[in-house]
Amino acid sequence: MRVAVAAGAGGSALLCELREDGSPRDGLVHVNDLSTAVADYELAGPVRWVWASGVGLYPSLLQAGQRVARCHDVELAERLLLGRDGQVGGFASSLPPDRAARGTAQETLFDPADAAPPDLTGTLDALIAAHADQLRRIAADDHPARFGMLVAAESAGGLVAAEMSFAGLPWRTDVHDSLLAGLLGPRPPAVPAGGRPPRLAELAARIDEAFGGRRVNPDSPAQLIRAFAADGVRVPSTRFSVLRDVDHPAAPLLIEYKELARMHAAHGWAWMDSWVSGGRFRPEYVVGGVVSGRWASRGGGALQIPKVLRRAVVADPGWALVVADAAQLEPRVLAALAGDRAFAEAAASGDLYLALAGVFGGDRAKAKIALLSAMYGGAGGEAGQLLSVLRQRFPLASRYVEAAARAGQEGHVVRSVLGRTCPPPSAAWRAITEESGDPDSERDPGAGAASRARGRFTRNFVVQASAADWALVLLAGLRRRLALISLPDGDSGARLTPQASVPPQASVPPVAGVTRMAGPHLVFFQHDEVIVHCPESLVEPVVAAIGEAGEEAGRLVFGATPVRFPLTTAVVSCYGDAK
DNA sequence: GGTCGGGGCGCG
DNA sequence: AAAGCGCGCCCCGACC
Repeated sequence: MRVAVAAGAGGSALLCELREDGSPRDGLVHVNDLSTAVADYELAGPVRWVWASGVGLYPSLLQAGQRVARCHDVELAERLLLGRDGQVGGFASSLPPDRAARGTAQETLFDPADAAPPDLTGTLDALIAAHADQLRRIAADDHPARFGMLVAAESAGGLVAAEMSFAGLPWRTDVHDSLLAGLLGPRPPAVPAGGRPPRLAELAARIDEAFGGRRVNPDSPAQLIRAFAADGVRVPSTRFSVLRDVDHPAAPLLIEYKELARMHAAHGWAWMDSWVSGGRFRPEYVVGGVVSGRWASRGGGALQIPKVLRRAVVADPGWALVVADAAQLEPRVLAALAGDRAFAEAAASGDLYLALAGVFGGDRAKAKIALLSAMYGGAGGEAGQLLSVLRQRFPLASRYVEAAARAGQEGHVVRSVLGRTCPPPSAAWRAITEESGDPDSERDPGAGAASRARGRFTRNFVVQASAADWALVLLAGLRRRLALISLPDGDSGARLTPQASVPPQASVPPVAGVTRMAGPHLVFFQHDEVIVHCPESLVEPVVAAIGEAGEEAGRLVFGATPVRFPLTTAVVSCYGDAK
């Protein structure tokens, strides 16, 4: 059953049960406490909540201790549908936003006395109409089952994202601090604006010396290029790959400085102060934030955490981290997409590149370069030669990516396996690449480059976006399975319990208002990798759930294929020990 | 005073 | 060894 919900003020809401086609079954029901109503429905039987936006509504439910099993997220679905139908831009919502949640600050700023009563009935009616319309548009797709699965998976992704933000990634600030101190020297008592920690200040001074006493800001590429030039060294840029080959005493110092400065600026003590609280790193995930369907994040750079900082991700006492990684996901996705039999059979093995090494004179590294070049559009170095080998031995796989590239170059859109569509070319791109009707006017000199760049984009899109489809279905299936794993006390499900009911924890002092999950739950997702935080006693069923979810995702997304999508799982107490 | 593009680099 | 794809965030410096 589907139930449409529009949240009102103070935890109240308006609900309406829907028929399968999305039309309202009976009248609207007003409830004073949405979380109680949700709990009743969830216990009564399978229900899919239909809401305007999970980002707006779900966090307040989680805060109230209530999770849901399934939803249809109208905002996320609309973006998929608009993309499919070639609309540019995001969801120009005709729906009034839900009153609840969208930041508590907003609500407290509101004075109920002088605010007009929200037209909740109108909001719910509009939501119901929008949802029914989406069901019709999904049914009208060339592949309605697949596109429907994409909408369901995207919606489930919205639930996972909110739950992961709520639960947070276990983060030991003491470990983080000692890592930083080891690299940068002890934390300065109060960092003045522009001030540097000891190790960085020392390096900056030595860089000045290396330039003969000239004062140079090592954070300024322009100043550095001028300083090198003054010493007779011409460098095109100051990136690592250039500095590595520069013969000047400042070069090695700069390489060291840049590495440490980045750690300090992007993931240093200020980052810790802003993003870690109560022993948890709580980023905001943006579902579908990348055109390919990958997630993006807002704040804290959650998807770019440096590998060295994984030491700070430590399970709570008595708990474990189960880290699972889809091995060589993208080439496997290409194998399944293209239906290239020889290629797919190679992808049935554990190490895809090794299985293909024989084709490239027994060299695994060459097999890897060939495949990455095929998926990314690279042609430099020996890639060209390896690609022609690939083309001979696996013509279907080669043709698949080349057809995608051609479509992009010609200005068409391409779709992932479940039907996520890439953006159409911009007006600027069309203007550059368009053949002019006037025979006297020259074609834009950048036309070829722009066309090829878009070809590389669409070539990569079909693979990256289909991999994202698979990962999203995996995530949804894993979330569902984790909720069914029984807790030792007989409870089931990833429940939310107040901090007070959890035994005191040495590493994570109780914090007022902080809640902890009681069962296995997802705490991290990064494109092809997930982390589950679970009680040590439940490691076994969690590992099994991950395997089953991976199996199921391959079957649901790609149907019958010999291609396997193996997940390597590591059970660790510290993320730094995985892999 | 703020905004914005580029350089650079972290992740997949 | 490097490059081909997708992002977010930092700093700088030009600009309004």
